[in-house]
Amino acid sequence: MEQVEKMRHTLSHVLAAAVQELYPTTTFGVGPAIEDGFYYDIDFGDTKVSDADLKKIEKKMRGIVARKCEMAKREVAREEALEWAKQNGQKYKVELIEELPEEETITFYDLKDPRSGEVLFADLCKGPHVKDLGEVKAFQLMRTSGAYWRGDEKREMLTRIYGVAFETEEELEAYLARQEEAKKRDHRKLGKELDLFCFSELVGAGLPLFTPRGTILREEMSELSLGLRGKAGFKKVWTPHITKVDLYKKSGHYSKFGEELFMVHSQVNGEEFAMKPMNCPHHAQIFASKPRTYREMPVRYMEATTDYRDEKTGELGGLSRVRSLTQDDSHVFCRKEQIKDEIRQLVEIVRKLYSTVGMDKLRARLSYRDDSDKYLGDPELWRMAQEQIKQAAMDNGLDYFEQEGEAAFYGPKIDFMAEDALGREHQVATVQIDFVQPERFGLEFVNEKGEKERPVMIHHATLGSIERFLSVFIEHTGGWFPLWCAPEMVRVLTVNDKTEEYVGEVEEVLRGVVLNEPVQGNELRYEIDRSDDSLGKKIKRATEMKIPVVLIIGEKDAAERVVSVRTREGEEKVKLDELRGWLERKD
RNA sequence: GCCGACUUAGCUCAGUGGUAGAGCACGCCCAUGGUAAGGGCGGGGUCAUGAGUUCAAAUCUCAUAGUCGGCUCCA
Repeated sequence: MEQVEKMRHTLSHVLAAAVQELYPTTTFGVGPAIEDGFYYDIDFGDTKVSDADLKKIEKKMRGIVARKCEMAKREVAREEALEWAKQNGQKYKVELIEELPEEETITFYDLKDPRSGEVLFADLCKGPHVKDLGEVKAFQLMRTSGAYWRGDEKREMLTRIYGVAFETEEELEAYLARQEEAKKRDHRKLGKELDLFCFSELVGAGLPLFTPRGTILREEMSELSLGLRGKAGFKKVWTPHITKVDLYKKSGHYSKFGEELFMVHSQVNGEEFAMKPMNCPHHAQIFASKPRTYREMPVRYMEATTDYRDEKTGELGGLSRVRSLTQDDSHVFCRKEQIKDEIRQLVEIVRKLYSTVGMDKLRARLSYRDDSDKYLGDPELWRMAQEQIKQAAMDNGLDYFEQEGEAAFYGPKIDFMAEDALGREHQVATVQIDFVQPERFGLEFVNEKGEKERPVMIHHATLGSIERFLSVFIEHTGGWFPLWCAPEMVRVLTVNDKTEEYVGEVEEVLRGVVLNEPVQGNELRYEIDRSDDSLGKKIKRATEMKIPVVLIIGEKDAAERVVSVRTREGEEKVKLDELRGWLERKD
């Protein structure tokens, strides 16, 4: 274990020691080191502990660190350990000790003051730790939160105290600066500032409303995704937003996700409908609508459509997790032998899209099943599908890692994780192999021998959910969108009202601009700010709105037949005759 | 859903039991102004909603809704 991890782990003991001193009646859960820091889960009983209390806990911790306490390891017999835990009312520790395998040596770590010999905190722990607190460097408590004991929502809710720790003050400062930067780029903040989307209490939590600007952004993304898939042979389909629940009973979704369905009740005949939470069963019904031959395989459908999921309220947040989510969803119905080529094609689409939006760093998570019973279908088919996914990952040179227990209930997945400008990874696109739904819906086609054959379904979403994608994209760009998808690509600022005729000529040029990449036939979206505010103020406003190209027109420009072009890179004069070409080349 | 915090003008936020504030934005007027805020005047709030305590509530209590940080979940 690395030194910094040991230090973080030791700090969780220091945290516990401080808490024990300040709140003597607490019960302790577990306190591990995590990325960037540490936490301890603590049961404070009826005492409420919140972020406001962190200061005094941290102060106490610093006091303990200053005493240069040592971390003394000792082996303890099982009975003795149990006795200690029971006597101290540490029920969580009792549970942990009881679950330790018989053969395991039980160790404790004592946080001990070397001068007085006083033990500040003794804890069941297998270590390792730093030798003494002289090795503890930069740390800070960050926040409190609730956390279920053992991650089980049916068990007690403990209070988790999070801290961060680094080997140098500089690293800690850098970490805090990164947090600040992330806060500035928060898509919820930018969504408001750039006038992209909003929420209304009257509409409801997790139901975003998109403004004209935000709608442009959504649709550019959707068009990009549809365009790429269209070129790859996907046909656009349309499906209704409500359906009889029978569809999901048959597909297998109902038993797993029934609770999260929004129900719609017919007042005419009492029939129960559900808002659709996903689209695969619908697409399967289109495939099943007529006899199919091997000659038309693979059949590829795509749709950008909104699904509705009744997520638990506490899980909602900005655009990252909503109750109305739009998927750029597609389904391939193909033969087993075609899986390989289809996946290759989908991987290309994913790569193309993410390089277009400036997120080239992609990792693939191969999401397999585990041995729990939450999966449907023949385990042998699962094994085959997982093998194919791994083969596809290798064949396509994906930077991949494997993870059990992450599969969908109907099949394994390749989940793509994109890295953003701050180095954070976000799950975005997905490719999933499904033998279950074709079986459950009895899908088939006639093969060369005139026999019925069962197709395989490949689920794919390139953006994933457009809302979640936008949350990632907004934070990745910090709101500085590339020209092609910027809601307002160009803003013209007038210096005064004496150049109206020339502004008209400039506008004529802007109207003629056609941007061809990456979305076909895009017209230039521009606004003209003729308000009688000062030029400085207009520039400030345009900059705050993160307009990629700002054209400034005053009497000097008119006289020279140029425009002053201001972008993030700097400012230049462009001749009116060359403006169209300049804009069409700009990305 | 669970734990904790929060909700005051369009936005960002002051305001700890005694008649609701600032900056920006908005409107009007003046200024025709050249690279991130020109000047003046003005309008705007059932202090999230509902109930309670109190002579008196933005302020204290409870409930509801919403937001945020986590936990759990994520087809």
